[in-house]
Amino acid sequence: MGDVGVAANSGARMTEPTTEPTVPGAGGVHAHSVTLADIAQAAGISPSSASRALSGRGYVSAPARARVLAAAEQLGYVANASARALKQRRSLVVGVIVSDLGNQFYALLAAGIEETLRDAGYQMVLLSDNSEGRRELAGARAFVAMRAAGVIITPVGDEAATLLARHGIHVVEVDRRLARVPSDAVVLDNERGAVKATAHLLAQGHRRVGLLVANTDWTSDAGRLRGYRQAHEAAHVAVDEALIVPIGFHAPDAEERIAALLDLERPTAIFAANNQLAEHAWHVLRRRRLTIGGDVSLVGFDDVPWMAMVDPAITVVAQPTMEMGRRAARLLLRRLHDPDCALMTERLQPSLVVRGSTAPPVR
Amino acid sequence: MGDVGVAANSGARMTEPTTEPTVPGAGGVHAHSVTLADIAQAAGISPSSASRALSGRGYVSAPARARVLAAAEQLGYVANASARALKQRRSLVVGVIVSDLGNQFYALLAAGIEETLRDAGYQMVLLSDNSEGRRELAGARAFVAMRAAGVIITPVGDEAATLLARHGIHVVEVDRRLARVPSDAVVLDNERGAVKATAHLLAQGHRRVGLLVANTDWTSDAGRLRGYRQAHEAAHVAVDEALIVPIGFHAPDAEERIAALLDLERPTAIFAANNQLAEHAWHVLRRRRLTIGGDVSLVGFDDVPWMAMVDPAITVVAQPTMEMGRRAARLLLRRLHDPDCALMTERLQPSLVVRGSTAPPVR
DNA sequence: GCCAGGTGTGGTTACGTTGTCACATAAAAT
DNA sequence: ATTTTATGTGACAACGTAACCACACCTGGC
Repeated sequence: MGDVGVAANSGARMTEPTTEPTVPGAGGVHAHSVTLADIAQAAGISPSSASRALSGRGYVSAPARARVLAAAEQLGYVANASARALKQRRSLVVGVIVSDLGNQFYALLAAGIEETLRDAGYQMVLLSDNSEGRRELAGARAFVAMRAAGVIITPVGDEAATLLARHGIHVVEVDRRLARVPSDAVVLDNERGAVKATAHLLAQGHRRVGLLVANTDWTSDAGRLRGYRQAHEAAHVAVDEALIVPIGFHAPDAEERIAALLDLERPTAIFAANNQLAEHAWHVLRRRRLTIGGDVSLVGFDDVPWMAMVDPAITVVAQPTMEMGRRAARLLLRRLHDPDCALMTERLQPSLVVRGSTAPPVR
Repeated sequence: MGDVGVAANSGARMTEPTTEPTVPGAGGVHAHSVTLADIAQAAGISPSSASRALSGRGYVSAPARARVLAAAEQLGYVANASARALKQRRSLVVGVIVSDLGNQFYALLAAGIEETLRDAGYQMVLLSDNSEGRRELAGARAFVAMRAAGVIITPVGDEAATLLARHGIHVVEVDRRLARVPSDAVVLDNERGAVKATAHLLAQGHRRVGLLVANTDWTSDAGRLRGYRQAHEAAHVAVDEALIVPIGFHAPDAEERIAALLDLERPTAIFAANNQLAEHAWHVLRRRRLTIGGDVSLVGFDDVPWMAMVDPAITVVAQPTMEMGRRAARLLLRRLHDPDCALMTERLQPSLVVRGSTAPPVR
């Protein structure tokens, strides 16, 4: 608190003597952690009975239970989860792998999952795989090692799910489906979302709509591409393939590719099929001093806060991100409760939020 | 993949028969998971030797080791982390508790922590406590149960750290310090950041600078408040206490309180001491049709993407959020490696990013 | 009076792993 | 030839918990 000593430049570190008080009350640090046998002894009863008293399974007399609970409280007993998991052959941890925790989409997904799991008494072990199959697989292996009750994943490849399935660990896929083994899933109706966005632009009179889409083989991006085509077909507008720009995850040349689209293909509107690409497109348009919703209309996918705050605000296909996380967790909990229940895929509907970034093309 | 059946309204779910192929290759699901004894038997050797072969500790002949590795590969053996943790009395999980995973600040913190821990072979168990001491304590208890190697926490109260310390679990605090037990920490020089922001406004001629600050007893907010006062003192400007508005975390009336500040106290500038409050302030100013950087200047704390994208862009005290997460993890790893090393507090320096939202007051 | 069934208790075992120890054998030094 | 040292190996115990079993004591019903 009363610390001064302003450190040097940015990121400077400093050591502090920290003469803080040692732990108050309580009788110091335990050499060995308190075990069931300890409280059994303190309560004058066998470990077996103490176990029953604490778990509530089996018979224990009221006074004995009271003594055990008192002793546990007194000694600060907390059951060893490793021992319990080993003995019961089941753990209360659920593994979660997302692509990029720094992206708000995945962070919200994780938040929804965590909230639901916590309420059900499970813990979330969270990994971020940076969309690398190698890391995803390493994560899956770690979850096998900890005999996770289940795993929720925004998949990058199919090996992780296969590995997990082989070890009898239930998998729920979110946002996209890649597994080649049976698994539950929560996805968005991407095709429908893309239809809404594209049809909206076509209805406004746009005839050259650029599509920025991730260059993955994921069902999410494939669906958005399908929707883009489908809307064109429905409107009897031919798709110029040159307007479709696949851009890799974290591609360094993303903005150049977008600039090239503007230079060479002159779209009057752009549909950016994820929040990253929308951000890139926005920056490129700004830098070019092209008016958004004037020179070029822009539609994003996945409503993140800045889209409603910029001027003009961005028309967007909104998805219930956190709810998708919650549902994925619920789907997993359901399967843990009844391993043989029918496989289920929840497909949520996105909604088009029309804002100022879309308007009929200028002539 | 080839799924149709567009569901009803938003959030409709549907069941799918899912006639996907069963797990390819591999010989079906194991009834019981493969154990060390299994591969020892397959390799024609004792479990003891198999353990040595896999761990690399102790003597094993080259051919024996090869047989063991082959058998492990063949049977898909993955060591049971619970059993290992139980025997070795140490686990490779690190508990992390943040206030709100939905807030980009905490998400980035978690991302930095996870990245560093993963590279060091540890797993992150992540909890979001919604700034509730009760949940924080419950989380700490869970981490004690799993005998976590350490815990990194953006603290809400001091009980969690005390509990963890009592069980010999190392704690690293991030963003703010609340623990009453010795612990390492990574914090920002909040006072300095607030001085920079406030001095910037005062230098532009503002004399009535409103301060929006969280109403916590956290060192982070206290530091920002101190910096606000200190800058005034240095500029020989008296602080009007009515301009200081403490607003609770997730307070429903946040925007009304801000509106009241504008109505009653007429500040010419506002310093919003966290990203949430900056967002609220921005919305209120917009709704009032007050020009930002004209009628009212605005400075935020914690640079999140929208601040650079709105027009005018928001002047902000930027902090190296992800780096703070990385450093916290490194601090913990350092202590795990050497439990007796000196306590350390890293204090990082924020930087003022001047943008269009601040300008001299109109006369 | 007996047996049936509910109630209460503690001993024993097993979960899967690793560390310790005892014991071999082979190679090198006395 | 005998001690030392290095190399291999497997039996055994233990980590902390919970399931299972055996046993004891009650109560009430015939």
